[in-house]
Amino acid sequence: MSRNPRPSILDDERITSFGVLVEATRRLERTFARTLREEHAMSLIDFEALLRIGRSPDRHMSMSQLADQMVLTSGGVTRLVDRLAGTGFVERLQCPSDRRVQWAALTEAGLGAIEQATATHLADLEAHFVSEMTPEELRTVTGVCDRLRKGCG
Amino acid sequence: MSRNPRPSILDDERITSFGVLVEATRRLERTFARTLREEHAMSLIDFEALLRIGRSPDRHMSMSQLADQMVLTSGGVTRLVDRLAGTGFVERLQCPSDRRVQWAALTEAGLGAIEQATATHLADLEAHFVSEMTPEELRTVTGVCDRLRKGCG
DNA sequence: TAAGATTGATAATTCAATCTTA
DNA sequence: TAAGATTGAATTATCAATCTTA
Repeated sequence: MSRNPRPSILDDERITSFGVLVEATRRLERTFARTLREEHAMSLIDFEALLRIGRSPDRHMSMSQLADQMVLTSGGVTRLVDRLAGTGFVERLQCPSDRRVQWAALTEAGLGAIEQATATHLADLEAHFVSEMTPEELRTVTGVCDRLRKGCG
Repeated sequence: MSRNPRPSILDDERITSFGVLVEATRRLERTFARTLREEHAMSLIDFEALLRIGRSPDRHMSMSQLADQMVLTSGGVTRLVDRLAGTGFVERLQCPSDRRVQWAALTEAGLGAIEQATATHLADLEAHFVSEMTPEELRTVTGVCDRLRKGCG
């Protein structure tokens, strides 16, 4: 057998690093999605949207803001909010100062649902995310990712 | 205005940390996808699949292995390989030792395509990923993500 | 003109069921 | 029985075009 296979551009370690980041994120999302679906009959995307709306001032935000935070297209968010409105967890409100803008606002039912689901999700985060690293590593990862999300446009 | 709004479970910093990780990954993927689509008429998922096959011994792997590495279902990979076979970049081969197993094998055309696209992708990785952190931070992020992907099932 | 939101057409994925081979 | 792969039905996203308001 060959001890020195031809080196290939495909084996660059920067590709490996990014690949590991992507794979870790996908596996965590798959794990968290399964938990939320089984215990709260809620998809991870719906959960994330409710959470982001619930963390906003006055528990509402514009469709555009939600699209930006979730890294979705405007069309994607229109349908996401359609679904959430269908469950009664979100309602659309007109922005009083700009009639082009629609707000996605959390309802009381939505707030209750997201608070319950979040308790479950925190247990998952502790078990599969936080417990895998030291506090120092968590600070580093969070800081780096904060820079990454701002550095790509 | 209130200086002490009621603390909410929604504001837990572990949720923020994971949210930043997810957002960074999605934004990078969106950026890299745009480049590959514009410069190589190739989707990021197709690129990733070709890359993973091309990095495997003998440039082939089973459908199951590919599904596991890409965090896709078996059905998802069946159709992904359908698409890649349609472009001529991949061909299906029977595994000689187990007739249940199909290999997805890179063709010569596929190898050429992925090597060209990878050169472009490396420039993107350097500009938006590697350059945003120190070598020490990159080691930490990669090491942590390597643990994360193994620690969630 | 541009920004925000929506819609129709299309693409890609999951889930559950099925088929083949071990 | 179980593992690997495929398929039909349903879901969810994108893209490009359109509509409304600034």
